[in-house]
Amino acid sequence: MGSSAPELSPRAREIVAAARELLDEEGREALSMRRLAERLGIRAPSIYKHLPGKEALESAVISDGFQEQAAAFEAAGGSLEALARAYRAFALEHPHLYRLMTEGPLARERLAPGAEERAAAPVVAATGGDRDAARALWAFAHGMTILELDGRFPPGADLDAAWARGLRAFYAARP
Amino acid sequence: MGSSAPELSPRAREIVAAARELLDEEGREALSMRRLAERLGIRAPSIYKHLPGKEALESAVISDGFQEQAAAFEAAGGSLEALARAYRAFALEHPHLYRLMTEGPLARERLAPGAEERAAAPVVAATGGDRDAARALWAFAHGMTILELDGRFPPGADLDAAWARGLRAFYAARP
DNA sequence: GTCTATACCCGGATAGAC
DNA sequence: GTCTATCCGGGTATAGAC
Repeated sequence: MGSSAPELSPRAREIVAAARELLDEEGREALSMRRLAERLGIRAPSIYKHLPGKEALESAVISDGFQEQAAAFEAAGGSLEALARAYRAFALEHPHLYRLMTEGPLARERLAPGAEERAAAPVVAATGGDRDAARALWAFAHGMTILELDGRFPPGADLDAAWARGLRAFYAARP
Repeated sequence: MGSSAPELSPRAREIVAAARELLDEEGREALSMRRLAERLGIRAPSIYKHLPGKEALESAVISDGFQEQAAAFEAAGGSLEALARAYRAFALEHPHLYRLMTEGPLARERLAPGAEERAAAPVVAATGGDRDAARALWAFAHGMTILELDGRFPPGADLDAAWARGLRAFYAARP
């Protein structure tokens, strides 16, 4: 039984918004309860009156991130190229958020219901409902994105070309 | 100029080996200087007489990991399927090591020279030297692997089928 | 209901004694 | 080569002031 995410009070929403700003501006390591409290003008333990702990805080930020990502996907249109461009652009615009959303296990019980599914739906749609293809495509897109964010590709690598090569592969192998 | 990785003393190699065991058995969070020292029967500060810090320790473990991975790839033969199977198998056998090797930026200056390149070479070879294809294939393989390790796919997902679907895509799109 | 101070345990790391 | 003592920063539980 997942005791799914409780509603957030207005004050909690303010705290989550501040956490998102802190994350965007200074990265995941800067997102500590003490630094967040400092930004809010309060002390760290006070945050626990509004949110049960750091995991709940992160889950709230992640839920918001999925909603944003879903909106970006939906605005991009249904083509494979447009979706891929939107995927990469979202991650490059919010690299710290993208990492928080994708690194490590996901505490699904704590997420806003439906947020993850809404972000995933356009990927499934782009593969014509083929779930194996959707998973492979998602893996390709995430791999390209996280390796780029982490600086894993060689300095001169033409990532546009690698993206195109991968997408071409998925087109060509359509049943 | 990267002050490339210094030679490790025999005692340092013992410490690195213990770190690898600790990582394999209990995961990345358990790999602390104190826990490692405990396993070695000494105090944490003593480790700093042999290795300059935790980053150097991790880099040494990662270098060993690349060598092991390269050996596994070379033993698998040159086909795309065999390489993919070896890639996935290595990660599933050593999930904590795989995460350490692939998550976040890589301190290349600290790595054993050539270790990363040796592990990458079979992937390039499998795509006939096409570097764009090699990068796309690597991204696909890493994406599939890390999403599986992190439990991101739905419970019933047929990952063998998704792997096959992705690999088929790369075959079909060969120029 | 909101925030505070205090305290505990964990982590990496350093200085200096033996 | 190893120790002890110590510092700083993290998450967080508790108790209490307003």
